Amino acid sequence: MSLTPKFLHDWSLLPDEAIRLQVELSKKVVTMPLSETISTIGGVDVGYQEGKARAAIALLTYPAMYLINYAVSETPCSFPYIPGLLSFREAPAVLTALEKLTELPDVLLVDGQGIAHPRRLGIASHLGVLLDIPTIGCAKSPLIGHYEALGNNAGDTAPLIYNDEILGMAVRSKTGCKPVIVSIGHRCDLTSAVQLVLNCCRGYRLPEPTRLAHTIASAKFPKKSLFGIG
DNA sequence: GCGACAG
DNA sequence: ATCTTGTCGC
Repeated sequence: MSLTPKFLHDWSLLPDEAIRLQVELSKKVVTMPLSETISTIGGVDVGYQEGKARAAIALLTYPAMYLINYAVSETPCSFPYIPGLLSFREAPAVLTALEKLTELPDVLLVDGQGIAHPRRLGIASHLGVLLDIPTIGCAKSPLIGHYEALGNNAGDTAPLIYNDEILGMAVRSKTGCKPVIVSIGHRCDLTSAVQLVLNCCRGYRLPEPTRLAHTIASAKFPKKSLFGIG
């Protein structure tokens, strides 16, 4: 399908220009409860091979977590990895992959930060604002902020604090494992975001959407038959 | 100036 | 992220 972004902008920017754009787009992030009628969710992740970025979108049913379909897109790495500017390196490939889907999922679960970001616009928020769809950030470690010790059981949480502000939640997605960092991407609130992430967990540290997207993005030969699709 | 720093 | 074997722990 052809995407119809609510906002369009160049991706080949200089770091300082990218930062200014983030400040502007962050003003468009909307906080609201997540819809109660979610039936599909898309996991987003990007892997690298030989100087190329491969974005993968895993489309699953919610809350069953059944893999329906997936799409991948490879693009040369143009922008370097700079903490705080990840979206300028990965988002272009993600958007191209999303275009290959027949329809957009009800919500996107992105491997990376939402508003738990220096300018409150991590890749999850960036994608959400551009497409104007609900998105949630679920990173494997924080970019900014800290959290106090939390319970060791799956489901335990601790707020991610940055200058007396709650930017996200450290969530124990699996007993005994390092917590994941959940934050608002766009059109959702922290409570519903955390709840949805936990509902997507199936015995692994990463929730199914992101876990499968990662497997697909880093597979040497992404073949649908290998994932029971097609 | 020094340390931290999503993927 | 990626390069990589064995190994510790639940």
